[in-house]
Amino acid sequence: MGIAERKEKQKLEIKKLILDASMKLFVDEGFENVSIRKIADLIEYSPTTVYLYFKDKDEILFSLHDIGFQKLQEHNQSLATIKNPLLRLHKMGENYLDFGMDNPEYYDLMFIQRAPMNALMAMESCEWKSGDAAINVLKATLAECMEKNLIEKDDVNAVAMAIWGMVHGLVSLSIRDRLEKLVPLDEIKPTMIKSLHWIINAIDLSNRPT
Amino acid sequence: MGIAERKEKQKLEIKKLILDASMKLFVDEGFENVSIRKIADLIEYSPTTVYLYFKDKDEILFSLHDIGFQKLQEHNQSLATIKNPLLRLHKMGENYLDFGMDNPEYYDLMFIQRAPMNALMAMESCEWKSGDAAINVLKATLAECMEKNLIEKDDVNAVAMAIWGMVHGLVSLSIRDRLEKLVPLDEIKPTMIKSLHWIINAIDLSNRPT
DNA sequence: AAATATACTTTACACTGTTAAGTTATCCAA
DNA sequence: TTGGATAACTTAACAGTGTAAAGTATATTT
Repeated sequence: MGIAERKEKQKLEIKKLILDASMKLFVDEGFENVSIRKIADLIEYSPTTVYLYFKDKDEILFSLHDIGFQKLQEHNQSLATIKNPLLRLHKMGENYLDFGMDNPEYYDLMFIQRAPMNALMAMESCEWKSGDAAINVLKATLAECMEKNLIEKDDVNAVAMAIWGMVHGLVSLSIRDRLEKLVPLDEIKPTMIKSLHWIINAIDLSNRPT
Repeated sequence: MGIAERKEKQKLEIKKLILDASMKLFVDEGFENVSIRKIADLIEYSPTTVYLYFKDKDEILFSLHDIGFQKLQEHNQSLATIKNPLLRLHKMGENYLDFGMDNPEYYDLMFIQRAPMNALMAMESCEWKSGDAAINVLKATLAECMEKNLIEKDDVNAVAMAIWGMVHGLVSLSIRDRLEKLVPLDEIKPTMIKSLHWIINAIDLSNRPT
């Protein structure tokens, strides 16, 4: 079985080659300029060879989206050490903003573009595991905050959506050039941090007069 | 001058014809299926005729984006009658969610797609007037809330971004098929309303024990 | 050594946005 | 009324896209 294994490994290597080339094009030339032909050019194969490793372009973008989630998770490793769940929530929000602003291409694939979701729909199991795992971390943190009476008890789903919605809203508006038109460039990130701070402050029960 | 005027009017009529056809295609067949050729087919002109009325495809999408803002504004007319600014803020949020969920194609053009902003960048004045006007209504309402001590005084810009971010986040996640994967379809809208309710509640000072 | 399977390429199709050149119809002055 | 200019529109074409079918080597197995 050693030989079949080696072949499998080679296959994965070429897959990685394709993904790396795609991401490079994405970052260097923007989404609309990523084409199968350019990817093929970059890895020095013919365009159709790409189709021996990925069903279609959407599947490539789905793989990249998954890699994005891995990177976000790595980015969040440090959170585990924070004991106070509300503080952890705050830091999680800051991390999310950082990640999105520092990796707009990954973020786009993870949360904005349709292509990865189309690929997902074409798969046997249509579950969005990456997204589900990410949101569950947020929900768990919120539940812990409520348990410890750090924030008011409420529907965790609704609160999670509110908070995720807010940070996603900020990042996606920025990535798609909406904030740039309304806020000076150097104030965008600080204002985001301020917005997050504001909302954390608003829900922090310890902040209220007793 | 009557003749030149009539010509101008005709020109506007064909422009409207193009925009209507584009929007119809957009709604019926989805964004990726709107092509100049299909638009031309629908209005029974040759593809290149479209270019006599619009510089390029981006400019068509920009015009549609502007129409979307008009529709949002109309949708918000009713708000003027609400005296209490916090109540008005709440209703404004609900209106926003409604508008986005009921008109996903317009919403996409207004706040998600790159094309309209690219067209904007290509224009002499690069100001995003539509977006600016919309956000200013939100800011004014927040300022009024703070004046009347209905919510805590703070940086209006940051608070406005937080609230806009939240509702935009929810709508855009839904439009781009992220919520559909995590929340049962029939619970999406109610949960959004709940999220909005939650945040309004969290900032409402009258809700706090004195 | 012959047969088969693997890896890859060539060619082709049906699209896309957009430009340049060509055509027809309209209008206006002589 | 006729001739020339102008406006409105179309045809043809370019360079690109995703992708499928068929062809061609190379490597592996019998």
